[in-house]
Amino acid sequence: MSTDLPPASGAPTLEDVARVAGVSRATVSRVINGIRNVAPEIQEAVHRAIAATGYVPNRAARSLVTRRTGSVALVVSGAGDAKGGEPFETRVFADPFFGRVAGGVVGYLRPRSIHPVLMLADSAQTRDDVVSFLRQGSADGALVVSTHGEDPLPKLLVDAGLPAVLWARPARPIPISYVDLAHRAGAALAADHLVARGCRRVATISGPFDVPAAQDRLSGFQEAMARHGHPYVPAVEGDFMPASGEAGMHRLMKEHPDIDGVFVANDLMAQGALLALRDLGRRVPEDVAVIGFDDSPAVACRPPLTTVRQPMEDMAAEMARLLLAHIADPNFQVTSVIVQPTLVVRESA
Amino acid sequence: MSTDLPPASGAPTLEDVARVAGVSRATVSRVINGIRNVAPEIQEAVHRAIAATGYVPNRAARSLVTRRTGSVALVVSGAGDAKGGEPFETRVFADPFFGRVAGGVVGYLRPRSIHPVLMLADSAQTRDDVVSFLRQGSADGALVVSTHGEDPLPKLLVDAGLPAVLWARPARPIPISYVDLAHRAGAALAADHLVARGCRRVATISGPFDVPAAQDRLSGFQEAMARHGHPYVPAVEGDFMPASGEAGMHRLMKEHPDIDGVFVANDLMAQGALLALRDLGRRVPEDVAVIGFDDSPAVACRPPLTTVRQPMEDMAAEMARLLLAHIADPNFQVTSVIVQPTLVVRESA
DNA sequence: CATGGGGTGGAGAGCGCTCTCCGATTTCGC
DNA sequence: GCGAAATCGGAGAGCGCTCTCCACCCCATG
Repeated sequence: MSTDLPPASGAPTLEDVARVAGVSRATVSRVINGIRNVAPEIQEAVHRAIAATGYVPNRAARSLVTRRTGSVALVVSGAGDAKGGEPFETRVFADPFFGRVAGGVVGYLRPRSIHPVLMLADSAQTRDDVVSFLRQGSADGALVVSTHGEDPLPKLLVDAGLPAVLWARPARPIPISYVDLAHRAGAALAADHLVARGCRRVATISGPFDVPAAQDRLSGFQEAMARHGHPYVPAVEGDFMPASGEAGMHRLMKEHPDIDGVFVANDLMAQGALLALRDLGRRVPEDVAVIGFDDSPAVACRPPLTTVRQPMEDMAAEMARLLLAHIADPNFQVTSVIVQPTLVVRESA
Repeated sequence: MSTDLPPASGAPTLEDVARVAGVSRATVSRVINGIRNVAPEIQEAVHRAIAATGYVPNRAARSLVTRRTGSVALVVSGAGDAKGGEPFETRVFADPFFGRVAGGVVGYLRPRSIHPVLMLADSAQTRDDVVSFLRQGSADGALVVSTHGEDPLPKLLVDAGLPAVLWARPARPIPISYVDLAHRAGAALAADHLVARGCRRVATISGPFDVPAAQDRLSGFQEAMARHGHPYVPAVEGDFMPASGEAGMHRLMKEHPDIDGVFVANDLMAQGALLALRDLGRRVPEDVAVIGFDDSPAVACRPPLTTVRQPMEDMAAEMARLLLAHIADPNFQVTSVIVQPTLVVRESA
């Protein structure tokens, strides 16, 4: 075998490998894709030829016929024209939340040789870009993380019949799979803990009201406190950023100086709240107990933060799993997975 | 015109559009790609046909003939078998550093309709995967961020003749374009500021010695201090994580209780150092002045951190720009861009 | 000894697009 | 008014791969 000339020019193709191995293109394709039986000695010869030529299959050509690309879009969708001066991409990636989701997705996809393509959708134009991207066959499906509940992208995807999985339940029900946390249960965990440790005057700093998760954490907390006999819980709205937690805490303490416990809707704001309490000379947890939400490893607090743990990496991996299922089987049942949070007790409460 | 049948089945193809518009495939291709002159009324007809059919060009087919994909790999390369228990993807994405780089890259690429594909290379296997990915024609080039100076990936890329641009100068010189910061100059800025504000006993917490940038910041700082008449600067090594900054600060203060100024090699560690100083009852900046490095917006400190600003987003955008240049012109000159840092004076020094 | 069937490899038809010729039509120069 | 140049659309050859036939060989069976 291996009679003749190495690849003519440019990258070696299947044809080249076939020639070197002394077999046909089809046979080489068979051994590469492991379909049907090929005599062992021929397989051997083909493998040698592949090694000899340094052959790598061309993705575009394969993709053209299989109608699969081996990549999925990882899209962060939100409003670009927000108040802040920073461009959307800067805000998105600065958020540890995104990092954890990306990490979870990559952790699941990587062993399966699927690659995520990063996309941002913050305007009608860019949302259409995402849809086009998928319709072009540039990716097999989309993993969508929306920063706001009213995001129109999920519906566009559903209408176009494209495989997609969402992070979190959409504001209005549409037939699409998603993975979400039991936010109310998490908030209740915090309420129970605060009450159990003896807090009598409890308040909360919530996330933006237009984010369903924030609403759920707020109302879940209020309901749980009501069950404990505290029908009124002072609440201020934050934006999930540290500065808003700080400002919110100041406002709360000014209006209700006797507060002895606070549930903050995420760790970033809790960090800000801690700073505010320190400035006000309140000890944590002796004077005021603080519970955060998320359990972000990146957020270092003083004292270490008691928080409701959201297993983001696992949830992200679950999204990826669902998406691959939808891609593999177009009739795969629309599914929603709700993950249960746990309370991580450290020192702040 | 528009005589007949809409697209046969499945997604409409060029052929379908051509039929509806009453022209040939080639003509439709021409108007889509804007090559050569096509009579205005025909262009008009083609556009109507495209709208009517809902045509979207197939990426794979186009890519097969143009040998371009319109995407680039964004690879984070480092050692997977590090001490820590966390998987590589978790550590990478938790780091605000990565987020800023990704933001800068996306900000530049997005308006140009190029999409970044996220890849992690933390073992020989995964490094080969990156090379294969590019050789397959799955991406037109690579943007590589290495967490360690001795990363073998850049050389693999160069040897394979693949377009690539690095974040930071490689440990040993290889012919590849990169974007880096003038670390020594940045460290000198910190030294000058510390001396100018009257610090007499200055120390530093450096990054890991196997990261060239950390070395440069350390030696740059030491040299600048020497110029100011302080030949000896106590130094401890950290790992760029907050906990190591905290531990390092404790060690420094124990061994040299009279320290009145510290230069910390990144903001995350500076945050830890600030915590340690507070625990030790030292006021910042009155007792000890602290200067960080990076100017990470995500790192909220008390007091606000004086730091050496590294314009990561701009640097990342520059990487992307260089990469596109290399892709467009294979003979594009290997280039290194060195960006000058600035000192951002806030309250900690 | 003829017939049938399972296992194996080859031939060849596309997948949807780009792009190079080429031919047809119009316009211009002398 | 005629040939040449300029303009513009079509035909068709691939790009590199997968996959469906189909031909073939070998062995078991009646």
